[in-house]
Amino acid sequence: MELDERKVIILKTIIKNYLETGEPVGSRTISKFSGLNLSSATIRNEMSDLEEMGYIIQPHTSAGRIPSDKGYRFYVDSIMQDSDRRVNEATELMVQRVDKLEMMLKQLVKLLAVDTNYAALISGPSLTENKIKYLQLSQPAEKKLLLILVLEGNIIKNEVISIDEDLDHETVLNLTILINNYISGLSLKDISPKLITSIMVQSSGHGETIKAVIDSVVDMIEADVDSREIFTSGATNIFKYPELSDVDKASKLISAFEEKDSLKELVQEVSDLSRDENSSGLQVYLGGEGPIKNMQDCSLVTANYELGDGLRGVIGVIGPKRMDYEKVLGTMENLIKQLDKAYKDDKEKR
Amino acid sequence: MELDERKVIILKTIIKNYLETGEPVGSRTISKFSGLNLSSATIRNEMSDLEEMGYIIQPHTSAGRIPSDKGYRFYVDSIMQDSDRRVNEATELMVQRVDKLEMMLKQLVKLLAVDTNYAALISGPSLTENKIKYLQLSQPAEKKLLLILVLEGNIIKNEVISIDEDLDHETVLNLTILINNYISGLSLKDISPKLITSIMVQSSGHGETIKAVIDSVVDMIEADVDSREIFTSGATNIFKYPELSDVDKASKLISAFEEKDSLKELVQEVSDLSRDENSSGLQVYLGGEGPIKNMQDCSLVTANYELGDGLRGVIGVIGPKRMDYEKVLGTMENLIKQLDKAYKDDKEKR
DNA sequence: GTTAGCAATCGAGACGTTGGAGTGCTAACA
DNA sequence: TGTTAGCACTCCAACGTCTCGATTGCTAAC
Repeated sequence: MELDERKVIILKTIIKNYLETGEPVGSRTISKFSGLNLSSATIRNEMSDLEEMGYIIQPHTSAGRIPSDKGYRFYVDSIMQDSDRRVNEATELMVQRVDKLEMMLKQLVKLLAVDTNYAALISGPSLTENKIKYLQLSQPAEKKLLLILVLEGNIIKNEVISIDEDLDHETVLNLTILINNYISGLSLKDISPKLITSIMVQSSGHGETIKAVIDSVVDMIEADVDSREIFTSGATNIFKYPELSDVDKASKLISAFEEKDSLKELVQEVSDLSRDENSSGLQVYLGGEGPIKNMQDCSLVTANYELGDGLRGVIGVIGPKRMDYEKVLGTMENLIKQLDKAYKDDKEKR
Repeated sequence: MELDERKVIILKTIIKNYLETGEPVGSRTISKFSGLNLSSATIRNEMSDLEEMGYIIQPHTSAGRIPSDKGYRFYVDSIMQDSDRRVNEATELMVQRVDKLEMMLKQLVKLLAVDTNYAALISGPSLTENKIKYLQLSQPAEKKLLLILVLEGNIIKNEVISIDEDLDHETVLNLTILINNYISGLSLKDISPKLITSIMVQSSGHGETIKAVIDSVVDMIEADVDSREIFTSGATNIFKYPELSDVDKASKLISAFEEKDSLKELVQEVSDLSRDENSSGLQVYLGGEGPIKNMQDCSLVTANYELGDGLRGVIGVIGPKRMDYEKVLGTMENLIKQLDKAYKDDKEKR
């Protein structure tokens, strides 16, 4: 059997209606709202076909139809192709650069949650490809060394490490200069064991300390890959959707949002998947697919953001499978665009 | 009427039983479990008295009794006086110093949540009374200044600020030395406008920059007072208790745990209240009282922790009003003691 | 002061009934 | 051949009724 134009209209009407109401849709409803001038009986025949083809499901004999996963997928793909996604002008997002990155991410994710009424998450940018600007050392206590690492984009990381020797002020300064001579301008992949050895050679006896410092630098950058900070907002929005409000599902979802570990995996998986993807980077994962295989009734919409300077991260919305994909996709696209713009403007201004 | 010994036993038995089961307790249950050899009829008479005195309540005519707020308060106060609170040796808490403060706090709060089966929170230590070790300045970009503030206890804060002039490397160094000469060893309250002026005078033309830097230092320390970081764990534990699991209450509580703003207020209020309190600092707030006036069915147990070096913060557990106070109080006391010990040992070792 | 016994009360859960929404099928119609 | 009206059938959700068990307060006896 073939999915002709009329069937497509009916299918889309069913899904749209279901997304709005959350209730199974009957033939009379379609007959009234599809715009096709057909009686409910005719619609029934078509629906029967659509069911046979696997796009819709009947929860029980005397109920209307709801979309199957295949139906959802069809719907989502079809709106992803509509490039004229209505960009929500009304909710003009107030994206403005905030100096503190953390603040900015928190603000963004809150915005997204409030705007969509779903749960939102954002990952801190990945630093692996980011270049080191410089490193500063100082000694806050005996046998301790404080490392301040400044990366491109003015990302700052710090860590206190323990070392085996006591250094005087001047030695610390010299070591700082030595190390910076080698590593500033490099990114993670440029720091090879060979490089480390050649710095150590020049360290006039402080080899162990140098090694500890560089290892720690690598750690700080690397740690950010698998422990990238994740900010969330609006987890309690899921209570607005009855199909997720039962204790079991809600509890799972919310603890995922509290203990961010599983979200980290999710972000990791998403950024792996979307590495070589379409331009906008927008992706929709339906419950059970890929990164959210253990959240049967949820969907995840993700996008990649970029804050000038090559700082890239992932932003996402989790909601019920019957979420308003059009709105979410529109909002996210808008957000990404405005972020991009804000950072471009900023760059030109500088 | 007077609260004689027998009434006390009966009251405590009622409350203990209710804490365990969450169901109203009837006279027969008490007759069996109180250890007093009395028939249910006698108990009924006593219960009638206790109700008249306001310690217990009857939800409806044909149900057992549940504790009133007055009853809870009596019970909690009485176990707070029992100094022989069973210290839960079995769950020997694995408190060990972790270098990174943040990690350590996260670990602690998780421990507490898992151990008690309630929702737990911990505030980062307050820095207002903490002394400044030193300040480091550097220039990550034109007209930007990176401030690294190292406080007693090796707490590190950083911030990038914008300034109006371009400085060369040497000037930055000189300013750093100048500022440190004045402020290292001081705590927040020692930084007066007068002090700032006298530094500015010596700054040979960089007065504005100095002012911006010091303001920012004050900000960094102060920001920590009202935006002290708060870590939480086990928010979803509340789903284990039916009286909090309805959508409304759960949603309120969980969003408080997600958007930490209201928790910050709570911590603030608790540390104000407990400033001049008994030694252990353990406090129990029943739903509706003080800091949790808008959480009718919850209770909050708090304590003050100290990590050597005068870093003080608040740790707390939120659960249903019918929480196992004995266990929670025991666990928290134990935790505080072990923290104390771990840091003392560490200090001696140094 | 304590206890046994009894009627009264009330909520939780089981059960049955009803009504509405929806379907599939058939037969008639264009 | 595609569309439509009509009808019997199905099923869930909502509602009301009923019963059962837990518990109480009261009274009278110990």
